[in-house]
Amino acid sequence: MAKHGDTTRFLVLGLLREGRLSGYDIRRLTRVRFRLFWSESFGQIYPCLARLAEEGLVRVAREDADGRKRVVYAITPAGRRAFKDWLPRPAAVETMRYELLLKVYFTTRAEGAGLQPLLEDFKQRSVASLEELKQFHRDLSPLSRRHPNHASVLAVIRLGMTVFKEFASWAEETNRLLASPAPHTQGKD
Amino acid sequence: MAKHGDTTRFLVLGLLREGRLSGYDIRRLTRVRFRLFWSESFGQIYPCLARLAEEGLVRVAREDADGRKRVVYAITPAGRRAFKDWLPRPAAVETMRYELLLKVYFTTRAEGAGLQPLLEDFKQRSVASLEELKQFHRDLSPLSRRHPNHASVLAVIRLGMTVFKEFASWAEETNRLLASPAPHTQGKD
DNA sequence: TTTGGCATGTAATCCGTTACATGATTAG
DNA sequence: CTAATCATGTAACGGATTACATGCCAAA
Repeated sequence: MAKHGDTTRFLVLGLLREGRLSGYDIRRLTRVRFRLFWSESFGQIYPCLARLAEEGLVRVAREDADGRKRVVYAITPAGRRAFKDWLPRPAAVETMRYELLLKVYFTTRAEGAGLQPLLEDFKQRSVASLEELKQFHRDLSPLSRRHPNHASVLAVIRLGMTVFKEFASWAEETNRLLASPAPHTQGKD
Repeated sequence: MAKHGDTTRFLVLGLLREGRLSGYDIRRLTRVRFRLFWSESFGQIYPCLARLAEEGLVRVAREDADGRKRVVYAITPAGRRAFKDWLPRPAAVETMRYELLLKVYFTTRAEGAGLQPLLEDFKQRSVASLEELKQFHRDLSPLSRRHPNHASVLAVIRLGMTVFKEFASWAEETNRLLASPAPHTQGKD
């Protein structure tokens, strides 16, 4: 089966396919573009880049630009081949861990008030993510229509926007629901 | 900060709040009710139950019912208190790992055909999950309106249905998009 | 001048799945 | 009879976050 672990490698290769990047860049891009459905920490990215370099799938393209400590990587032809190989292979099983939704699930009417700050926070973060994606969408739409993956990038961004919008309005609705007074559930829980 | 690891404990306590269950039951329920946003494997559930029992938050309620090897747990008053404590605490950071979306993001027009089986599969699994949730929703709506967390359970189920519906229609759309012939991207990638 | 962001990297620890081991029951 | 499902549990491995260590640069 397709293992999760390899994905980091291909995320890195995929981003490098479009241009040279440092480990820091990769992390930053991941945060914005993939925030809904993927995350990587430095603890994965730097070792991963080192391994890819060993294997000849990437190479160091530049170091210490303008005195600033900075290591920029480029993908190699072997790296492009490996990436193309990976693309059509079956994807790893999806996972999602939204503790908030568990909490909501378990909340009784009597306990509803305690959840409201969490829902409010969730809503705000969803809206913020939505705004970020909208901005990215705007930046991207006019430019780079020639980019060979332009259409599919937009497709993914749109899905992200849809989901965050649903999250936000769900959080608001649910908050109203929990705010409404418990009908005859006084005392007992 | 709220650690992810503790969540399993509270998932277990939360389910036991509604009735006595075995480790196997807990896993099965998790699969259906939380499939969108949480998952637990046996490797977590059984050790977790053992630890909770040590700490006095649950207790073994029954063993070897009808000769079948079966250990059923019940929540203790201390367990209920611990759970109530956890509920309003800030939720752990959300994570999601959808490798397929990464793949789509990186797919160029020339590579689109290779992704179509994966998208088709994704769509089918989304529809299947949607159907499962619909069934659960139907089972739940008439019954147990007295359950103290009836409303919030339905809220979570509804969100799940919305998301899976969006996934399914997105997969279909995107498949059409990738199917449309690449305009002037012959050869090169 | 000191805070915050840029930047790279390692180590410890924890999380979580997978595979394994074992065995009973039930439906075809 | 045999395959699937019910059922409990452990061990090993690998994955991923967090914290730590280090230091530069820019702006307030």
